Amino acid sequence: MQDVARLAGVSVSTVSYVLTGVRPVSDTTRQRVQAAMDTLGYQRNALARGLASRRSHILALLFPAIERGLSGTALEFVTSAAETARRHGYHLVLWPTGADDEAETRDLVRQRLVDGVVVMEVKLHDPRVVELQRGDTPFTLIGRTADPAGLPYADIDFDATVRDALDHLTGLGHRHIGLLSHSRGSLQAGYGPTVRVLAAFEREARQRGLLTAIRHCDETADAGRAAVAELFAERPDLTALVTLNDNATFGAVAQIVDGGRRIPGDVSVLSVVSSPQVGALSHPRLTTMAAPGARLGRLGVESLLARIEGPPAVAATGASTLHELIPCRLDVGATTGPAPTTS
Amino acid sequence: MQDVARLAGVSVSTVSYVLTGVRPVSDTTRQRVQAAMDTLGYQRNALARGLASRRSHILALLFPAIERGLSGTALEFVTSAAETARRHGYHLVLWPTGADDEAETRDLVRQRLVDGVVVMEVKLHDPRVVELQRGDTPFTLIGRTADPAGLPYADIDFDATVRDALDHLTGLGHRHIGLLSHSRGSLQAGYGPTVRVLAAFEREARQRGLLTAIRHCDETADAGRAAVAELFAERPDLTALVTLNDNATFGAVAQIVDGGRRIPGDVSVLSVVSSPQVGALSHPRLTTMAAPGARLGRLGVESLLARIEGPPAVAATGASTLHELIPCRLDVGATTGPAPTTS
DNA sequence: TTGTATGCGTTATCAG
DNA sequence: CTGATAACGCATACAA
Repeated sequence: MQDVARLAGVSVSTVSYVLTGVRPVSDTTRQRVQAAMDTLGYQRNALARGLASRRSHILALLFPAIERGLSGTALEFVTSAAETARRHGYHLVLWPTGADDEAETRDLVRQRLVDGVVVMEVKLHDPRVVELQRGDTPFTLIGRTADPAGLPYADIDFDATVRDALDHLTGLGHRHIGLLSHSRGSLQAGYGPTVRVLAAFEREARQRGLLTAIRHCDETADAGRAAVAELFAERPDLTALVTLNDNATFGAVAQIVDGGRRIPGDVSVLSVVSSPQVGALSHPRLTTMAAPGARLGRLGVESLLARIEGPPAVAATGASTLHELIPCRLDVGATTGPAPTTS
Repeated sequence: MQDVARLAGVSVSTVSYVLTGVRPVSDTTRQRVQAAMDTLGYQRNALARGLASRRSHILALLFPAIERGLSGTALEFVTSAAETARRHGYHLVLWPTGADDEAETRDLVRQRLVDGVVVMEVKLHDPRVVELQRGDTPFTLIGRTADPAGLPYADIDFDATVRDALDHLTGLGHRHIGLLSHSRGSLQAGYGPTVRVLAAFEREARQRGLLTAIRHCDETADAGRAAVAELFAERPDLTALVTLNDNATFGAVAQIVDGGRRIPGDVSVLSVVSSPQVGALSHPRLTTMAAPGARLGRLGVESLLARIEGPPAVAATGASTLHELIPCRLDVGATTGPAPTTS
């Protein structure tokens, strides 16, 4: 910066001010400074800037390492978050949290390296969120805790998603509908999608008077096969299956076919919180409801930036706190069709 | 840090020295300082530390945004890289590079925010690499340029992978083998996997006197179907297919079956640079060769750290420059079997 | 073995 | 509209 100042014949503070723009600078000097910066290829030192301004322009993305192997939509989310951050002049650091989520979260914010935190894969009772609430670092959740009233979050609208899914199926005449969900472990761990889809499914099915059967299973095709076998053993009259588990879905489809049932002639399959790309891997192409990964990534980062850069009042009062619920979008493939006439 | 020093009854520099360990501190004072840090929950300010020491403890991960939609192994790679960095006390910032790779790379290193750069999805002639060579920021490549002699890289050993793939197939008696690759565009863009697998396949096939047919296609199941149809139109006597394109592979399998051929009775399918997890989505389960995503992530970061923290001689001479090639690992599924006897 | 003092490259306050 | 200059929080050379 000194070099730039010298070359432009001004003081360092003037250079700083043309960069920050917080105080008026005459056009002529501004141009001289700009020219000097261009010829020198000058870029502000990010560390010094952060130290002096108490703003690092770095955000952290907290995500649980390894568990459930992070799906494809997770990658879409991460990419979208990184791009959004960058578009606003911010960096995004990836912060895998392991077993001891709480301590790791605390250490992260105390380093004062990041201006804000985006928390992925939030659980109903998430120690990371508890820890963040204690500190003064702004954060937003992707997903929600059990009681997210005062917290800014963006999440999938599981209620609407399940409603839309059942609308699609009942519209085709189905009345006996199964649910193939994530593992029972994820349910007990308070993993949002598992818990909320289950609750919504049970509620909606009751309201509509549907007959249902529910199975939880691990994230593998083999587990999906086994679960579906049990499902049809329990309720052979199922004509449709809603799945919440990409890997298991493929096993489920195979098992249904192997069991002598035709898709969608005898059984319809609808994979929710998935994506058309994944659906296209199946043959026939799966009917899916796409998780809004990219949209959540963008929303999460933008609302976080609003809290960081907005007037202090916003951060303090929590006014305009983001509460965004986005449903999955239905993409009708070839695995859902009219219910068989039971005549 | 002042608070810690006051509480421990020492000077700030002493606190700093117990943290850095670059000069001996008596056991008693060290313990007093430790105790003070514990009770205060002290963590060093990352920005100040970086500014003073000229070391940010931050690495950048350069990856091309959106193109090819980043596969599942890419996520495995990113996660592994982030975890490795963290285990060594480093942060990893995600840096999506768009159209203007070169300028973005230059701006990044000039900010002096990062101590080193990991470059993903390196192309044969990669402007990002050219730019990095001009600067003095250490970097490692995941993938390689056309002439990577002096550059540190970790990459898939495509030669060995293709060799192992053909060994597996010829061992089963196959002599007529097709290749379903990435898009022609990726070939022209100099995308490493596309270029190197193609070269290895042609060379190995010639050496073994195999009859081949080759198709490039986009990363969709539909494109895979179309390409396979052409493949068999051109050479109906194919008994095996090597695929380098996860999405297209699923279309390929469907097309083969629809075409009245049985897998693996009539045609064997082997998906390379893939993963058993993806293979398990297919029914019957695909024989795959797994890309070493996690291993590459770890290697890339660790070799970068060696250059950053190692003696200056290492960085200067390029001694012990990483040149690591890792083959994909064969996982035999149910889509490869003995070649049909042509009697 | 420990303390003092300077500098890292900006931002921001205080003058002019 | 512009220029000095004191923080920012730590690392490190220099003293003791």
